[in-house]
Amino acid sequence: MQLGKPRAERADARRNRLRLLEVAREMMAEHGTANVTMDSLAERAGLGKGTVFRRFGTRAGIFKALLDEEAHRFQEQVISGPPPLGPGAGPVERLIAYGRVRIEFLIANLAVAQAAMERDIRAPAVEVDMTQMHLRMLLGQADLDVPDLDILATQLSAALEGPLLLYLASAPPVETLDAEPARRLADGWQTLVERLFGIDAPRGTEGDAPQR
Amino acid sequence: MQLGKPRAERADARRNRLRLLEVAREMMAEHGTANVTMDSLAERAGLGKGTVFRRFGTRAGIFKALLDEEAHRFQEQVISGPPPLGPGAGPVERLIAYGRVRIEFLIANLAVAQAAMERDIRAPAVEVDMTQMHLRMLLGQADLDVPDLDILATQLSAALEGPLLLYLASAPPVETLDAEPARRLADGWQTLVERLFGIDAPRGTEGDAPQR
DNA sequence: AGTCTAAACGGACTTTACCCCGCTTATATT
DNA sequence: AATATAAGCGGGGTAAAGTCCGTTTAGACT
Repeated sequence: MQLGKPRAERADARRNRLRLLEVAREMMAEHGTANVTMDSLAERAGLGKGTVFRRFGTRAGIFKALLDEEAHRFQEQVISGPPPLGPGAGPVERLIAYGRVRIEFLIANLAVAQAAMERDIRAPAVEVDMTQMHLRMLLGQADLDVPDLDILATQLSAALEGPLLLYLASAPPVETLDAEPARRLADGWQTLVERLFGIDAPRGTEGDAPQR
Repeated sequence: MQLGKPRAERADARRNRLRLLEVAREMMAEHGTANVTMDSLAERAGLGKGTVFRRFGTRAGIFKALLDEEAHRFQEQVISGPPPLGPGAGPVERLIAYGRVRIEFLIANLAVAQAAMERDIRAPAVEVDMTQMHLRMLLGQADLDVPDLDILATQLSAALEGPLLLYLASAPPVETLDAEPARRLADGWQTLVERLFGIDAPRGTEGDAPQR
């Protein structure tokens, strides 16, 4: 079948892509995601509108790209960082850790994450795939007596990301978010996972939760 | 603080609202949700575009309204129908039943549900409130040793609705969906809830699931 | 029946994402 | 260096959502 190599990104293309991301960040910093329109972005970057679309395909694509840059660091931690997030800890512990950090990450980048979903819900959206695959892997490692692990992974990833991206992100186009809902969500996630695995609330004795 | 009654809907307003919904249904039946544009809808209904927006506020609003009509029947079943969906059964049983029926409902109306979310994620979306509140209530009735029931309800409703509305609804703007994912999702939901409540899989004896 | 007013109506206007396609250019090959 | 060509570029064009505001009308009250 042999499909030839993707023929590396051309130098000008790369330059423009980076410039556009840079300018997008600037514009966001100034007036939030809302005012980053394709026209204004192109103009301010000194490029044609067509170029913007060629580079990112869609408006949401820009924010996805922005998010990916961040997500990449995070992903490295997960793959080869120290436990409990990285390998080394038990799967349940890693599940919990993953969720907590992911929630933190999403909250820190809420505006971008929202913008990355806006319009066309469909499409893998915000790195959901990554979460789903990782959960699936950890669920496989923990030996859980559940018939359909794929579905469970899907449901859990929805439980993890959904509240932030959908429910919690209501009303005004959120730009920032304080720490309390973050803690509630993270604790909720932990409880959910623990109960799923039949761990009955390590409450009281353990000095488990000053958590910050 | 007496805020006067909302001053019932005017006759012409009601007539036009119903007509628009009717026409929208027709157009959907012919070419799917995609071709229901505000302009064409208005024109075909013989009304001005302004009227359409006045009645529904936004494109998604039309589909929400369409969904509500259906959801209303469903809601009645939940509130005063026979168990296990309606009152009379235990809370865990009702949780499971609710999820199963809700999944069925969403799959049956997937295209509309998707359209009801498209653009501006924010806003309570697709009757999520109803699901969330109902789950919250049932969780309260089951005495579950969990600190934050609100969060749990949110997470569960995401786990219930999310997969359908987001992940599963990928690729081509879905118009219909076959029965298999429905069963997997429903079974997955049941398993999830059972494990949450520490019920260890009523497998084997019960004629519950030839599972394919 | 006549009057009044909040509500509804209509459609031109604005904004924005996204498409198209002729022109330009980086880069591999000779 | 010259050439070929796939990739990139630009910006005018289209479609669709959503806004505005002057005009019309239902229906309450007299």
